[in-house]
Amino acid sequence: MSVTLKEVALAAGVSTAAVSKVLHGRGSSIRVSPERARLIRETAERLSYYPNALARGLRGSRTHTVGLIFENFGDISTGPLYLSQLLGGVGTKLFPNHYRLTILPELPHDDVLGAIADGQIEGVIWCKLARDERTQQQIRNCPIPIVALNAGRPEALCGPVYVNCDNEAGIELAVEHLWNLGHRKILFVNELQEVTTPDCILRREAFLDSMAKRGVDATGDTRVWEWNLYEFRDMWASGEPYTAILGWTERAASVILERAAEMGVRVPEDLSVVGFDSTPFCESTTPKLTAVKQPIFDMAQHAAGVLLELTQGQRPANDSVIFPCTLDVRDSTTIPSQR
Amino acid sequence: MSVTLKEVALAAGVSTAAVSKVLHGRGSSIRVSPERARLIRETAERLSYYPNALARGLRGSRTHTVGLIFENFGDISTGPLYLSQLLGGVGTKLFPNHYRLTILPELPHDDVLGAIADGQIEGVIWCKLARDERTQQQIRNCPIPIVALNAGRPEALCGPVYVNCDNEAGIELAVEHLWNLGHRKILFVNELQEVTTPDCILRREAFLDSMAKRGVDATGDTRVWEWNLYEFRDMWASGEPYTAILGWTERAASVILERAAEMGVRVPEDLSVVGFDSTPFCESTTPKLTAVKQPIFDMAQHAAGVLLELTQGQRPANDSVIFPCTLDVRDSTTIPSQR
DNA sequence: TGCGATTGATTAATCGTTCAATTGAAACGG
DNA sequence: CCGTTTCAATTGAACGATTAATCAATCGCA
Repeated sequence: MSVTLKEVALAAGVSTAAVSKVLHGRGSSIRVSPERARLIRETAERLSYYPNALARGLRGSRTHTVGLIFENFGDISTGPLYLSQLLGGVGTKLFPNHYRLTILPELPHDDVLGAIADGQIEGVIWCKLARDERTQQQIRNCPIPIVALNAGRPEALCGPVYVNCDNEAGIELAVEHLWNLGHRKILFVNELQEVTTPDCILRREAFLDSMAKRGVDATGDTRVWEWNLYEFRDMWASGEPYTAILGWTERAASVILERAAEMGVRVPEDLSVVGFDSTPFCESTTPKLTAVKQPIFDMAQHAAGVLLELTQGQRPANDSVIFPCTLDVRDSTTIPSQR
Repeated sequence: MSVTLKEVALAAGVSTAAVSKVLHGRGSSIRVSPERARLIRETAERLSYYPNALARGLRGSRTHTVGLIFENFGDISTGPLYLSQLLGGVGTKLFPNHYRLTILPELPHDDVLGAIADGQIEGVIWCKLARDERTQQQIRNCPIPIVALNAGRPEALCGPVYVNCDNEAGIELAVEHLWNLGHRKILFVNELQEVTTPDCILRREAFLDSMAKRGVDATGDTRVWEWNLYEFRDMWASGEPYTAILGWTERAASVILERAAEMGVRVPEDLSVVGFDSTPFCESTTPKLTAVKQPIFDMAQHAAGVLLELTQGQRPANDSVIFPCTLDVRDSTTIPSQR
């Protein structure tokens, strides 16, 4: 089907080694006469020869590809802007360096290493990398470098390079904002189902710490939320005097806005709401959502840069990096009122 | 570094052929006794062996990877929601079939074929595929199937399968909407610089046709817009009696909104604005943007499905598919007023 | 018993490159 | 004139898998 090196060599009447050297040889050891080199180049052009990356990769050179693991990739609810900013950041680093990005399909946990270690990718950016023992096991056996993005606190284990935002400081900003407005009874809303995503665990703990710092034991004030109207209605109807809700993502917070609207609960008059990961989407909610902002574009760009260094065999200058968060105050928060 | 088939064979005391057959053999020709098979499987597990995809691909089996060409990938201004919906659609088709998606870096036009034909990908989804002679040449030489997405009208050439929305009908919807409101002098805004993107050309022509159908020669009423304030100011100040602007993308229209705001031009009172490609972003502009909607998620999903069929060597049931458009009327259009 | 068919397993060629080792010839120095 | 160096070019062994071809042993059956 495709034209091979051998065919070019045959057509030009030279050895395959000569063709290989001329077309891809490292500068130093080119032992081919100029006229021969020209002939080879012309023949390759004429036959429209393109080198087979699989063969080159197999022989030991690079594949110029890095992988991306991103759970629930197709699920727009993850936050489409989060994803495109992440991809944009990764891309601006990879593409100018002639690297491609492969998005790995979601796999049963046992098969992940098989997909990573199959020789196709030189390294992997692993988003929301879990901390369970089985995953840790796989990471230890992984033959290529891993950069963990948005995967909790770095010091919990050695191995991958971690890139994240300062979740604790971000949550503290949100709590401080609410506290200063006068809120004392605040509900923290986790992800759906079990709480297993590292950043969700981290933000939850940070919330408890921030409240404890202010003398409040908020242990009972976190919820695994099922995103349905009944949960919200029960919570609201039970008369628990929450005046503010802090969602672990922008999406979590925006669903709360929807539920509140359905229940006729006014935001921010009756209830203040804060999200995490401020994107332009927060501008389009009603009311506009106050949210913590993490610099995901920069984080992703940095992660890609570190990964490239690692694939070159360099130890990166600084191991793991934590980016600062800021708070974008919009219209979903105000001083609490008595119900 | 990684464990190879050979090492597994050695450790188990069998031939490499036996290992290969047991671990990956097609159901029919497995000629290995059960106890041996078990031994082999156990050994592979114990040594944590993972097959090398490069070697397998080289030998002739599939790479289970398809490529995506998307110009200006890192440029968020392309419309981040357009991109994530596209990726979501492609992903939902590919991933359940255990295919991966590789995003190819932007390349000088001459090198594109080299990247496509290097054996790493089985097929490619080429967004905004250009129609110039050089690109056509490359396509003819391409050894793997191509599906063109958002790349103009199918019948212009044979070869790739085309997936697109009905640009003409979409533009007609927009023009009809404006016309019915009473607008007669409408400006169409193309992309930056030269007009080369196939869909932009198509939409421009559709605009001229829709106007001509209503007895208006709009030949002079299209602009290559440089997105700067001066252009808009000049247009506005020159007293050209445009009462409505139709942008070739959602982004083009939203920039017009920004310029209008900077100039103190009121939308929609002084000027009606319509965009193409209605996304949730259109909800966050001020005022909310009226726009034509193309079902990009479905289009992308279909494109991926067709590509998978093509890589299996099947001729897809229907060659090229055109998806219908709808119009999302929001707050940026109203009846024209006299200035 | 003898012969073909079947089963279980191995050998070796192959995919398209790269590159260390090798060859052959020309140039050079004494 | 011969041994050594330099240069140009080739040979052939990997890389890690797949698989057609081959082989040896066993089985079935007339």
